Amino acid sequence: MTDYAVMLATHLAAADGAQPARDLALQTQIPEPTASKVLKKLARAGVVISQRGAKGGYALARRPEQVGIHEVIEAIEGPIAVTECSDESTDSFCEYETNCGVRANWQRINLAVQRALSEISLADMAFPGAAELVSIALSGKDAERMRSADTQGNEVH
Amino acid sequence: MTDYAVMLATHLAAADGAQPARDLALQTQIPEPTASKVLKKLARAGVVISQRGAKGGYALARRPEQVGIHEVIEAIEGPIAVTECSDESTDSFCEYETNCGVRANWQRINLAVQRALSEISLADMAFPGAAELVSIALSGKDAERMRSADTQGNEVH
DNA sequence: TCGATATGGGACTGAAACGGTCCGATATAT
DNA sequence: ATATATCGGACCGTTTCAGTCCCATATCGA
Repeated sequence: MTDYAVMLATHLAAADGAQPARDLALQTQIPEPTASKVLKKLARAGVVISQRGAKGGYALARRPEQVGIHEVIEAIEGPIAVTECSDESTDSFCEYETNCGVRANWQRINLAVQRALSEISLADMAFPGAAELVSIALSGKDAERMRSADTQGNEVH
Repeated sequence: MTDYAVMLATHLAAADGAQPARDLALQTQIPEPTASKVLKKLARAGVVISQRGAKGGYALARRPEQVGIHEVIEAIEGPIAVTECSDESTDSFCEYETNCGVRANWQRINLAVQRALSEISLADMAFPGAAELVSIALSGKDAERMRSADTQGNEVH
């Protein structure tokens, strides 16, 4: 799952050199075959590089601060964009009724999510202490409470 | 699916008063029972209010600009947060190895996504013309190209 | 050169979730 | 009070997804 990918990538970011899939699986307590599968996808997406053979393993393709979280997520789930209404053929109903601009707005939603995700790199995940980022004090646990404060203008970045 | 919810909510935002599920289904070309199902979830989540009986139907619970997209999405998919590693029991491995702060960082990811989604209201979806929002010219179709431009500081909202 | 080790790709299985359909309960209008 | 039209929840087929296993390939060390 995507969670696994983030965990593995984070551990990989904290590690020095290449790490075998087995070690990473142990560290993250992820079932070994599943971890391997996830790492393969990450490798195919270019997030990590693989070294086959003895003393092989996986290593981050770039420096941790150069790898955005969205890359990890997209490596697993494919493109983050979820356009459904835009099919060039079924947009007929969009015209006669309140010419809903869902298509362009979906794009905007996806873009907003992508931008939010791009703000966070693997370095931020692996070394949270070095975060010069968000000033929002994540005091407790409920992110629900946060939702009521989203009208304020504090920016993430 | 979530797309349906967004469409229905958007059409509802553009409509005046309460709309029967059947009419909304016709307008959006969504199978009627499915549309009804989606509307039920939206009603339970408090996004829309339901009026039973003859001449009943669904209406937006608040004004379109007061309803964030994330509410619609969460109404269908449940909480947007996806914390998996935080189980109070399995966080042992997080300590001995590079005390990974995945938990807090996942919260930050979720928060970032929520904030990004909160920036967009149903009013923005229903009346895209009134958008004083993004200056990004969504020229074509590929949101892929956009990803390379996310380092710029232009804000959504 | 040979063997040990570790990734890569694919096929297979089981389960959870999704889309979709149905009928019962309830409220409104006549 | 009755009829009508709606919401509400339970049910089912299908599909996707997480997870597992096997074999081919590539590299390092003896």
